[in-house]
Amino acid sequence: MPPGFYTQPVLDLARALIGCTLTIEGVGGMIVETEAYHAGDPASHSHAGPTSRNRAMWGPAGYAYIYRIYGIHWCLNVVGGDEPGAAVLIRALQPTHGLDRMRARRGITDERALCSGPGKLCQALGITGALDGHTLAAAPFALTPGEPLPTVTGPRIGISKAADEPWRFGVAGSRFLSRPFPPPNVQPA
DNA sequence: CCGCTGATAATCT
DNA sequence: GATTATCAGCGGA
Repeated sequence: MPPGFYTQPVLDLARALIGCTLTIEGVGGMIVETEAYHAGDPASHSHAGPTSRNRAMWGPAGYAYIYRIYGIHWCLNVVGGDEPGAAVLIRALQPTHGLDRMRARRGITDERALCSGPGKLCQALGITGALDGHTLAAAPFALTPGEPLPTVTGPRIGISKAADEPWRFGVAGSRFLSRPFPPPNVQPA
């Protein structure tokens, strides 16, 4: 990724990650949906300061913060932003690499459902807590830039605090989102 | 298409 | 002891 990419303000980073391609051991796709979280944000895991779980959020930008949610699923974040304790949740991918591998891990064949949610994409890519705190700049991860795309914004999903903040970003009109965005709010690339 | 519900356990208070 | 950045399956329109 370009110099300074991960240390731009976290809202800019969340939007900049849209269209980039993320793979793990060659399996993955184009990022089509993200959400931003930061230390001053009541909905963020980092809001109450460093803990054993959110340790990676206070570490260097460009690393992974991975946690388990509801005791069942894994969620992947890209640590970054211009101040400590911020990260971008990767919510959905458009599958492009290793479709067969994803189908085997997910136990389904529907391409649209392989990575259309934060827990789904971690299952499809084989992401677990073993990769928490790992850099995104080296194997098994690969994160590469993409073409700028028109984006949409809206409130984040599944939270109860700061629920009105429009800190969710997505590719306009994508069929691979975890859920549709409230219309109409397309923004140019 | 939409909304509801149970599963399931780490984390934090 | 309550909460949780979720998902699959179900039933109904």
